[in-house]
Amino acid sequence: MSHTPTPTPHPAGTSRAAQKEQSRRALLDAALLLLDHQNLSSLGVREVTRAAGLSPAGFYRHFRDLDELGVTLVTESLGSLHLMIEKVLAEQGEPERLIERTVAVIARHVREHRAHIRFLARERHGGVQPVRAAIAAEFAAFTEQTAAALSLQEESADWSAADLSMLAALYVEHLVGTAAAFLEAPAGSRAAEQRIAARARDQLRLISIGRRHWTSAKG
Amino acid sequence: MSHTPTPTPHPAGTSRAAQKEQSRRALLDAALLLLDHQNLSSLGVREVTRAAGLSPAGFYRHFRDLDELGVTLVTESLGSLHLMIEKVLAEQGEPERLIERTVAVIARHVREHRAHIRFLARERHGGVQPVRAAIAAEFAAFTEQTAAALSLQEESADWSAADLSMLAALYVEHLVGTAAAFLEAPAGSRAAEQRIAARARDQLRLISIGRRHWTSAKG
DNA sequence: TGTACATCAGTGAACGCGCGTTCACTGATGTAC
DNA sequence: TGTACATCAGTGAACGCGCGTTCACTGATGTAC
Repeated sequence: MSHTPTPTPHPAGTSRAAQKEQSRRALLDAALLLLDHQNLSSLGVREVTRAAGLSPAGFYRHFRDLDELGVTLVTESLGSLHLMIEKVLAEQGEPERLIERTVAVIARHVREHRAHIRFLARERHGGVQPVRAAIAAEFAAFTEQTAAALSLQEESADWSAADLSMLAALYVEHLVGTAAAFLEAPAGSRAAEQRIAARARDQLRLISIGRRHWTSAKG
Repeated sequence: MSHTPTPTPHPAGTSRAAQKEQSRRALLDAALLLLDHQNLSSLGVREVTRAAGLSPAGFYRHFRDLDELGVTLVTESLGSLHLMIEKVLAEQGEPERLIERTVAVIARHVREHRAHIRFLARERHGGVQPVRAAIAAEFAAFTEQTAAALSLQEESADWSAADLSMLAALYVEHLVGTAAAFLEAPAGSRAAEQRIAARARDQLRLISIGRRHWTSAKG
């Protein structure tokens, strides 16, 4: 509203590098916010700078173009998801307790990193091919990581590598589907969240039962 | 390339209604083709009419705006998917044969209706809220339809409605995930297709085993 | 500590461009007699 | 069958608009002495 003839865009006292980083984050955060309601390919430079409080030209001090900003968001989102998966895989205890913790971790992650998860859900199948490929590659890595974790459990003693990978893929896909379901739940509806969580737990229980009987049923 | 001073846009002999329908289909087909590489919200009126061989203004003889065309595509795509699910549910026979047929039907459907499936995969999480809601509602209906089909099988004799619904949701989600995997397979690579199919069958087998032991493990 | 110069994040104006949409029109198709 | 009129799918030109990107600039921050 007020026009400042002498531009003082950043609080004095901070270093130039810190000021630049602050603007960069403002751009990334503004983009993530906008991407709650639209997809990367319909995002505009002017739109992002407007939301971040920069002039359009300022954008180019930080990114070559929107694709470069997109790559950064993909990397950050996958990184945050990776932390979540590591948290899930680190859980210890009896199966039932493990299932409860897994679903709780997913629910919490979606609540706390909603923008990242929404972005990944959107771009996983909705994005341009390079973005889709980057996400698919990371999901494949998650699957192999999960398979490695499963192979350490005694229930998997006589499982082949292929079967472990198959099971890990089922788990990862279920995790992703559950996260997406939490995402679509009416914002803040604990009732809806609990319905989704209960169903996800039952599905994990059923898969666990299948797992327990897999080798005997197969052999 | 050649400029026709006297416009004869349609082959003579067809009725006016048929000519109009032909243009409408050209618009829808052109849009679906373009949507293989981009999403609905970044599609343009001029882009679609250009690809369909109409003038930009011609678009408005058929649709109020692109959203209206989008609704039509959602309806058509879901309709085609519905036919596939009915084909899957209509399969009869022993479990192993059923699993094979299910995966084969999915693979075939993706091959023959790639544009529809790609569109749904894109818009399911990538679209604007009304489109997402429409797809989610239809998927919920598929789940209930699947639950109803499952309830008729003798294996489900002592299953509660909630458990049937939970299992049906797992099946539908797996079906959707499998279709998406086929979609991302390198175009025409039979080897990749067969790897995906083999994994999907194993996952269905594991779920089947879990299903068989569900009530006894639970009770 | 003070001074002179270098750096560079951010600016405002300008550009050319393709967009969605409207409009009055044209001429083939359809209909009434 | 022939004729006069109505319908309406499709057109080409025009509009105003917001876009991405460039440019020479400004002035606070950083550095050398």
